[in-house]
Amino acid sequence: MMMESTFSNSGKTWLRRLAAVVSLSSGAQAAILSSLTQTRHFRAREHIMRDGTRDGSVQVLLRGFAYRHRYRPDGTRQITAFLVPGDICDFGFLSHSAVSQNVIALPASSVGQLDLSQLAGMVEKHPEIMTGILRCAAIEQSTMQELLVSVGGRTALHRVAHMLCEMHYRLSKVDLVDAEGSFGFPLTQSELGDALGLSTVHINRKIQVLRREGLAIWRDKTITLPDPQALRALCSFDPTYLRAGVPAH
Amino acid sequence: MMMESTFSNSGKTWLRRLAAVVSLSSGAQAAILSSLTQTRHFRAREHIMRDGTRDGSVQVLLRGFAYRHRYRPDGTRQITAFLVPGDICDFGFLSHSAVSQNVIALPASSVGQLDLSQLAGMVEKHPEIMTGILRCAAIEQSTMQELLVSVGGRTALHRVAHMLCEMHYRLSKVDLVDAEGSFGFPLTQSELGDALGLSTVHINRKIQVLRREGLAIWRDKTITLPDPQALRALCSFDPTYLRAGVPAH
DNA sequence: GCAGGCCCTTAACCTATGTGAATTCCGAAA
DNA sequence: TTTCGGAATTCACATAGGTTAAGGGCCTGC
Repeated sequence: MMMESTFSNSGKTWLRRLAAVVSLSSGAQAAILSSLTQTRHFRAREHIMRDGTRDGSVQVLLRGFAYRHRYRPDGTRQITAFLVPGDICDFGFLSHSAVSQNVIALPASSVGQLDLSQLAGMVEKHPEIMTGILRCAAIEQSTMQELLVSVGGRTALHRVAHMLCEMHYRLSKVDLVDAEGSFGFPLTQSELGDALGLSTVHINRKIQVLRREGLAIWRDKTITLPDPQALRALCSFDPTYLRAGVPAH
Repeated sequence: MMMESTFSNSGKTWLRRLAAVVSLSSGAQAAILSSLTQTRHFRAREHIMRDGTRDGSVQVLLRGFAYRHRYRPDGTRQITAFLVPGDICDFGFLSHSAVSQNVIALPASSVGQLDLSQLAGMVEKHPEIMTGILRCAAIEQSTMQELLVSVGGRTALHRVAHMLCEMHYRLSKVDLVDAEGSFGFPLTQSELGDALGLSTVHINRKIQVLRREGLAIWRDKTITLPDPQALRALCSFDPTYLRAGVPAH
């Protein structure tokens, strides 16, 4: 993990996220833009955050891709969330409690950092910022709930399709989906299985089905959805849960 | 649903919960005790909160038992959380966003209510109260994660056992487990299945196993764990996740 | 250029869990 | 007391998905 103090303009990534969930005064926008004074860089598969650590700052994923997971006593694990640029790595700072999960960078990733004292100052001047952060937390929660809904009762095919739709949706919101409907998806099939509660082999089987149907192509860490609407229809994907009741504005 | 304005002393239930996660000044304690000015009563199976509603107040379950759930497009549903006295019904108020799930009372239940403006006043005078609420939210999140861990990869027997251990633990913290290790558990086997991602029939099979092994007896809406330690050992139950990194104090 | 290792893919086989349906149990309503 | 309906239980059977194993592609280090 490397560290730098560049005054990067990557604050834009976070600003875009917050602006999407709450109205921000221009002062608040400026504060957010210049808030992530430190940036940490992680190599592929490196821990961004470790179970049991106390989280003394806000960490925002700026570039790359990451996931959270928790181990089972038998050594297997459950991935509980995927993080895309703009996402906060862990909300433990809200309650000054320890993080109870691991956060892992998937490809090389960058994480912006913000001290809690700094945050307190920003929030005092611009209370909307806290509302935005809390809304991000609510969306996170809602996303995890939907994963539970998937794992608890959708068929394997629907689980996979639903997750692809979700990633497509989330990544499109941060301009990471190109015109052909392709986006980088640096996961391994086994990792996707760890998220969806399916074995690697079975993930593969269902990916083949989607490929044969012309609904999804996964090659070279890249996924292409030739017909997103058809894929959404297949699994009844409804992105409402990703907005968590936050009105458009 | 009935309503009253009694100045009930049920604030104690909430105080106990908050005191368990954060240090409270005596002023804060007094404020909490007298905060839940309105109490609503629900009959069995009545909605406490409905999907899509905007949540204009804090709702604390004071008596009874409840659960949250979300429907699947095919009409089945996933129960995402069980609520015991002291739990906040929905944390949507934190971000002024709509609740995205249904909350249902199981047996007759009482819910204390607190306006957001009131809350704001309390928090301004006693900021620990907000910390406590946020810690409750973190514990909730952690509990849901653990459910995902169960559903995503534990065997049916372990899922059932783990949930019984969790309820035993949580209910014991609010003095709802008696000396013999019995506690009220007003669920139907089918409802437990909706939470654990298992069919009614299979829940029943595993309950039989636990009964035969002398690890759990479920009769008349009451569960008895004759040997909680043995049950915990069976499923490697570790209540750490229910404390969400909050240090004992 | 070669060896090792990870990942994807496929196949054969197995089992945990679902489904459908019948039976019993039990509490609440009449 | 009788009736009724939901819940628990049990059985027979069906299947989605897991497991194990093997081969191939590809990258990386040597």
